[in-house]
Amino acid sequence: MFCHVAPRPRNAEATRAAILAAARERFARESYDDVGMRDIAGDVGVDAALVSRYFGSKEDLFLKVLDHCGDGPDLMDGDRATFGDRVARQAIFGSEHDGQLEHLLVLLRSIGSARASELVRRTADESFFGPFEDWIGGPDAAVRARLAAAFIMGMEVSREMTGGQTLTPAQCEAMHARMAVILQDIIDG
Amino acid sequence: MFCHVAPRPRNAEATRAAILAAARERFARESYDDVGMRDIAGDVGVDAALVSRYFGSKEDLFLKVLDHCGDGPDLMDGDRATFGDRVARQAIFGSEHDGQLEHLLVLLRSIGSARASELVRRTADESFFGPFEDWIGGPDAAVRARLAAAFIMGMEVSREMTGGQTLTPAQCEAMHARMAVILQDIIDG
DNA sequence: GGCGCTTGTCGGCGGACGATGACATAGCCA
DNA sequence: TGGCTATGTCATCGTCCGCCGACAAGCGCC
Repeated sequence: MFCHVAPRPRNAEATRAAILAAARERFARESYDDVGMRDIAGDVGVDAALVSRYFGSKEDLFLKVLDHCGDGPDLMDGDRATFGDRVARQAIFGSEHDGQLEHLLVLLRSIGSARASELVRRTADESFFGPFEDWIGGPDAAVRARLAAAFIMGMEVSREMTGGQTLTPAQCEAMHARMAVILQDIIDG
Repeated sequence: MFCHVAPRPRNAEATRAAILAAARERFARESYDDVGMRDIAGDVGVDAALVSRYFGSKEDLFLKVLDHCGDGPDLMDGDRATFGDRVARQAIFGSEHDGQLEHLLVLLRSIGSARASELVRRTADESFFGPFEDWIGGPDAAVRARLAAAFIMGMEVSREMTGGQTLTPAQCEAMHARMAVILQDIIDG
C-alpha cells in the first residue's frame, strides 16, 4: 500500500486561492489567536512557510480575508420582507456550512485578539457596515445597521457561550419568533 | 533618591484577593489568551509564580473569576422600569470603570479562546443566565434573558469593532433611544 | 539533455507563554 | 535572640508560535 496523497499540482494561483479560502474558513470558526499558520497550511496540504511567503505575515493574510469575505452568500441576499425570520433562524440555529453570516463571524471572532481587532477596526466600516447601511436605507440607516448587526452578533455569541443550546426546541422557536420581529422592525425603520 | 515602591505587606489573603480583582479586571477588558499571568501579577506588584501558586493554573484562576464576578455592581441593580435606558447607555457609550456590565464582558471576551469558551460554557448558565432569568421573570423568561443578553453583548462587540464610535453623537443618541425601547420591551415581555 | 525560474519543503531561530522547584526573606513565637 | 513557617522571588524548563533563509523538486526553453 503506497500511502500517497494526491500531490497538489504546481499552480501558484490555485494554491494561493486555496490558502485564502482555508484561512477564511478558519478565521470564521476560531479566533485570530487560535488559528495558526500551520493549521491553515495543513488544511490546504502545504507547508506553513508557503503561507508566509504568499501573504507576507499573518496580519496581511487576515486583512486579505477581510477584503475577500464579501464573496459568497451573505445576509443581504434574499427577500427583504423575510429578513428578520431568515437571519434570526441562522443566528439562533446556526448555519452549518452555508456561511451567509460568515462575514460577520470573521469580524466577531476578532474581538479578543488585540491585534486582530485593531485590523478589523480599520476595515469593518467599509467592508461591512457601509454596504449594510446602503442596503437598509431610510432614515437613521447607519444606526439601524449597527443595531441589527449587534443583535445578530450577540446572538451568535450567546449561542456559542451556552454551547449549542441549553434551551428546549420550543424555547428556541419562541426566541426565533421574537428575534425575527425585532430584527424586521429594525430593518423596516 | 531611593526609588522604593511601598512593599506589599506580607498578607496572603489580601494578596490573593488583589490578584483575583486584577484578574477580573483584565479578563473583562482583554481576551483570555491576551491576558498573561505576568500581566496580572504585574498589576498587583507580585511575581507571576505567585499567581500560579495561589490559583493553580490559569484556567483555575479564570474559573475563580467567573465564580466571583457576581460581586460588585451588575446590570440587575437599579430600577426595573429604566432598565432599557440604563443598560443601553452603558452598552453604547461604555461604562468606563464602573463595571455594571463587567460580568457580561468577561463572558464576552472568552469567545475566541477555545479553552476559555469551554470553561464558560460550563458556568455561564448558573452564574449569569440563571439569576438573570429569575430577575426577569414572567413567561419565556429564559428566552427573554437570552435575547436581552445577546443584544447587550452584541452592542459591546459592535462598539469595540468600530473602535469607540464612528457615529456622530446625535446618531449615538438615536441608537440609544431605539435600543432602550427594544431592551425594555424584551424585559417587560 | 542541461539550464533556470517557479513552486514548495525543511530545519531552525528568537520570543512569548504557563508552569515548576529551589531559594530568599519577613514576621511571629519561644 | 534565634529559629521556623508562611510568603514571595528567581531562574529555568518545555512548548508553541510566527517567521526566515537555505535547500529540493517540478517544468518550460534553448
